[in-house]
Amino acid sequence: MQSVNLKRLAEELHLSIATVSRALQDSHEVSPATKERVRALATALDYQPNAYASSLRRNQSKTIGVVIPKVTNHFFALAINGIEEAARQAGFHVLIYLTHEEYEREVSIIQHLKGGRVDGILMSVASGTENTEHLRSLRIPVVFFDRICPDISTANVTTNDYESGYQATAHLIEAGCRTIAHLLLSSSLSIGRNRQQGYLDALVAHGLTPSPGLTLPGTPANDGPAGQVGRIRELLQRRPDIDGIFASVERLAVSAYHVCRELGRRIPEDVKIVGFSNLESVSLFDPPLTTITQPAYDIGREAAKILLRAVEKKRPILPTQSVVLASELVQRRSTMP
Amino acid sequence: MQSVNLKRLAEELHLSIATVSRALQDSHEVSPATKERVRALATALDYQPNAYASSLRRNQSKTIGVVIPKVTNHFFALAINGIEEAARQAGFHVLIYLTHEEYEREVSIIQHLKGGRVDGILMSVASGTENTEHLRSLRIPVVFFDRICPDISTANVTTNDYESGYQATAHLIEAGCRTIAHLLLSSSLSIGRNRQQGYLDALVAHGLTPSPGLTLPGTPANDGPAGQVGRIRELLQRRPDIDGIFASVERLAVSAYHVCRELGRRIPEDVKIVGFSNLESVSLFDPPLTTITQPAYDIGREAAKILLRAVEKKRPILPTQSVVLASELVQRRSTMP
DNA sequence: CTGTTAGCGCCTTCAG
DNA sequence: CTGAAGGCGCTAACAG
Repeated sequence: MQSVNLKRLAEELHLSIATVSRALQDSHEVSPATKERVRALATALDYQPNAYASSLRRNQSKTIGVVIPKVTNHFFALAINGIEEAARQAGFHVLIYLTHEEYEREVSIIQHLKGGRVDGILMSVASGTENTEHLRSLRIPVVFFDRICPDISTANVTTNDYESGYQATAHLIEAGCRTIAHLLLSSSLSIGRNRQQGYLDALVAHGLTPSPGLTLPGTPANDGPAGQVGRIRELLQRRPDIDGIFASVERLAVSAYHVCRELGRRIPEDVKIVGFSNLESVSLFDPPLTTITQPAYDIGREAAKILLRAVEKKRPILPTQSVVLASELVQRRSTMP
Repeated sequence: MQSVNLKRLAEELHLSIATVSRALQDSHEVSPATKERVRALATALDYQPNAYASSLRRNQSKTIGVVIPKVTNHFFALAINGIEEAARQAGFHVLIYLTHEEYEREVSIIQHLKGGRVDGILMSVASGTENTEHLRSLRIPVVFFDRICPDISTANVTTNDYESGYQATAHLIEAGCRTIAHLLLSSSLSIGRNRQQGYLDALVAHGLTPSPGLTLPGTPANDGPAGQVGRIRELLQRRPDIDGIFASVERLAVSAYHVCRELGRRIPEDVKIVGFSNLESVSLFDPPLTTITQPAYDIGREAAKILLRAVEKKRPILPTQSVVLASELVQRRSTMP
């Protein structure tokens, strides 16, 4: 090994390793003159402390793990952006893991993470996750964002899913819709359940009767876009009276939009659609949908901040630190020719 | 520390640490019976080897670093997806760093990475990067993807930028355009230069004269979307004879599309647009643009594979391993009403 | 203010 | 086949 380490610096400076180490950490028990000498040589030799040695010694890695279903989803991409920003400011590093919505991968990832590679975990659970045993035995802090895990007592950062579902549905009713479908991502996810409840309550509050047949339940694991589109088409053909659609997920909103057009139903004249969306291009696309935009960047940043605070102070996370950030309902008109 | 480590296992089994270590690595110099006993207890106690200790000892971290400008860009999101897949298959972990197109951040990130935290680096340089000194002194393998760094002799994974630029321009000329603008991301990036050259050569080959005024040079660092739109508007107003636009970047293609509509120019009747795109939703959006789609996932995966091969064999990377993957030109018709 | 010492948890010779 | 010993690079006591 010819890399520069403390030993090398110490030898060249005729100092002890300990003194060099302290000088580089700006300890107050090293003379300014020595500090200067050490720093000068360190920069001259382009010294970089070995991260693994100090992690091993200090028993903390200055690294957090981010476990999400996928990164090719603008919500998660924005969230990572916020996470990375908060981590960088705190001098932390970010390891990324994708579950692809598969329970097995999630378990295996969490298992790996128990090796002390990270000081804390930020997570959005996979849609296939029902059993939470793998998360229970974690000895490092976890913060859930967006898709939380109600079984685990920790901080969560979410959007106002219930209220958004209610708002979206009320919006459709007030726009004159009477038969409103709900396209759900997954009924096992917290966000799905909450949005569904908001949808149901809004119907009842406005004197409409919820019908189970109008809620398209979540996709079975990795059904794929084709399957989703097929099921939406089937629903719209079975219920030609549908005049409003609340889509819990962006992809479903856009799919519904295309299926409607394919079936010759005009939007928004025949069918009105409200959907969640974080895709930047929707504002460019400008489809005649009303969108609910989640503050994805802030969710990521806030979740990271909470986690980092806990990690730095080596304190467990209080469930009371949970934060709910509000989504924004934006009504769009098509500006298409 | 009450965590389970080799010492703990050794004590409970009345074996030495060395034997336990060997057993867990399936060494052929441990009796099958002992191996079984060790493995049983290891799984019973949920033993996970400390990643930092073994990294320190083995002098490799089983981690690669990914340094990219941003993650909120479908191209990079897809690339990360491919990278993560290749890394996972090889048992590697993925650290992510975002430069936000800023040179200073890129330097600081690379500096951090010299601490041995990663075994190799995958990188797409920031648009602001001109000086490559920080990359020169790296002692670990690097593979560039998409936005390469010609000064550094290593493997690169790119798309056929020159050919794409040529093809796109030729496509417009063959569709009848005579005054074709080129909206460039950055003339200091390899991809920008190559696409620009393809654009110029296609014009000349078809008997048209390139005019410097028709190429909108790259944005000054972080100009922001507003500035971009303003400069596109200014260009289109100054040159009302423009009847074709080749956009080097997706965002610019969509911006151009909207500016044209704002100025009352019909697409594709008055102005035809060809643009790079990896945004999934463009296929949903279905705008009347012709798009060039890059195999982003494959680029990421291929780059990661090359890097991992070098890292695992502890061999330097041969520049000859570079790979060029082909983009696909897809012509779209608007299906809007 | 500086040096000596003792590990963090793991792997790898070298002995038996 | 198994055990003992040393050290990866760094930090944190404890001495002087």
